[in-house]
Amino acid sequence: MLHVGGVRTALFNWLYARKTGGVFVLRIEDTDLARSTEESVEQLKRSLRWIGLDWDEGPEAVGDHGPYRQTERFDLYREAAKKLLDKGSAYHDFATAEELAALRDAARAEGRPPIYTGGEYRDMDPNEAKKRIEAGEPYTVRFKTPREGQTVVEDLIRGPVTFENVNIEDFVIMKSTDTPTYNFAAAYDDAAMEMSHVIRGDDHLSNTPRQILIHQALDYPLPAFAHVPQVLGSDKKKLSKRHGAASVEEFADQGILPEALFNYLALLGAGYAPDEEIFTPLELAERFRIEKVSGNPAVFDEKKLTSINGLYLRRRSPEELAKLATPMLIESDVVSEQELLDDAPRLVRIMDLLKERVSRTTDIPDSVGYFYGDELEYDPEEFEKQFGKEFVQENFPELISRLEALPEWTESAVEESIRGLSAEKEKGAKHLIHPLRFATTGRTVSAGLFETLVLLGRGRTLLRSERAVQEMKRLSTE
RNA sequence: GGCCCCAUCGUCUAGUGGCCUAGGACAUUGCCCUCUCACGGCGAAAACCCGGGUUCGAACCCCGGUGGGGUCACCA
Repeated sequence: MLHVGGVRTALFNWLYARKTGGVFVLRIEDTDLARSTEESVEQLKRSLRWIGLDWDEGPEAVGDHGPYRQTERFDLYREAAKKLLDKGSAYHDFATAEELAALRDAARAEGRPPIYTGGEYRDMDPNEAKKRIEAGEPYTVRFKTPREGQTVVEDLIRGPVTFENVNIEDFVIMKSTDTPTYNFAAAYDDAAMEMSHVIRGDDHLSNTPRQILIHQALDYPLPAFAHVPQVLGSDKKKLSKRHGAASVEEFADQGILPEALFNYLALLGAGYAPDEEIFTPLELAERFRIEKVSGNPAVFDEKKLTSINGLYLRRRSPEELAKLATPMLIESDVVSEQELLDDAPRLVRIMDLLKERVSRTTDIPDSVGYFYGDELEYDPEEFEKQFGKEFVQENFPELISRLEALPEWTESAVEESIRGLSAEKEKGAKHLIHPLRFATTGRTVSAGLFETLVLLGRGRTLLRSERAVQEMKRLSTE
């Protein structure tokens, strides 16, 4: 599942690559065999494509730096680890998990930070280590972190961030399974894949000095780093499922358009001048400035997303919207596929009328519903409110017969008829419009009534109105 | 708790020492448009976390506090 924080980071990478004419590389970091699955990789790619982030190099796009899956690069990491071992920049560690845990607990109990420095193994005679390995003793390979000095991350967003080396433990680079840890594989690949820029979430900031140390020990050039802040929920905690939709797929399911999510996410914390905010991806890329990205975590505002989504919905042509709506309408059972097929242009006109009124595609079935089907359910309470009035009871039947007698069924004809009658009765037109709306749509809010009636068609209008009259009569005799 | 990051309206932000009486957008709200609801238009309310410096002058620079976040794995 691709988390919004994750997409935003990917998006910043994409924007930066497009802005600078660089290459956007998708690398699958799947060194944890237990966790990554084929399905999760597919899902990730699907999400990226959905929102419009195309990668120049990576799985299915090939390139000169492959393979792009870390599980296919294990030999490379082993070789690099050996190099480090030979140089004396790394060592074999035979401490067991239990021993390490005990050390950590002891340190915590004494209030010291639990920083492992290798104990007896850090400077063990390589021959002794070799003997132990040959005897079948399990081990990990750890990096020999310098005990003094500092490592500085030159962050494009935050400036220099200094870490004291004494605060960095001798971290594992090769697990006892002879596979690399994330920090090691990432650092190695950044060099091997000639990455010029590493733009990632700021939860990685504390990993970066370790990766820099690896680069230095391997004599590799350093990429430029930029750590973008997290995306938080409304309670200022890291965004998660508790906050509603958190993955790209969930947003799609909740009626969000990919271009709207793209636009919103790009705006979130990217430091764009706020004169305008609706931009195409390429316009966004052109204006993107990595050093303007805000250093403070941004709260995800679903309301604003919805608002931007509405803007994008209104920009889509009625034809596109009709196409979008079709499967939703069929699925939610408001209309049969056959009926839609029989009169496709009608749906286009309906969408044109309704698009100002929806802000998520999931709103569509509900607001389109009354245009199809014959029967309507009236809410009894609301019905009484609309049809309990004397004026309505006296004049509604007359209104229906005038509509029935209309020579043509157009907006202006319908409007004239309604306004004409109310003028004769010296009453505001709304006293007829509201009950007629309720009778024909079953609701108190809809698009403009005249357009609505024309699209509804004379047949449905009359049928429903007459039913309302019957209800009305029953009401008055009770 | 150690280390690290961050701090302008409720939210996203503009602001880079005088243009700030702090601007925009979403949300809230008043009015207009109007057959309802939206859309649209015009308004309103709403913020520089606190305390010290530096300076003729600080939202902008420095220090401290407070607050929020991240991270402390043979996970990425």
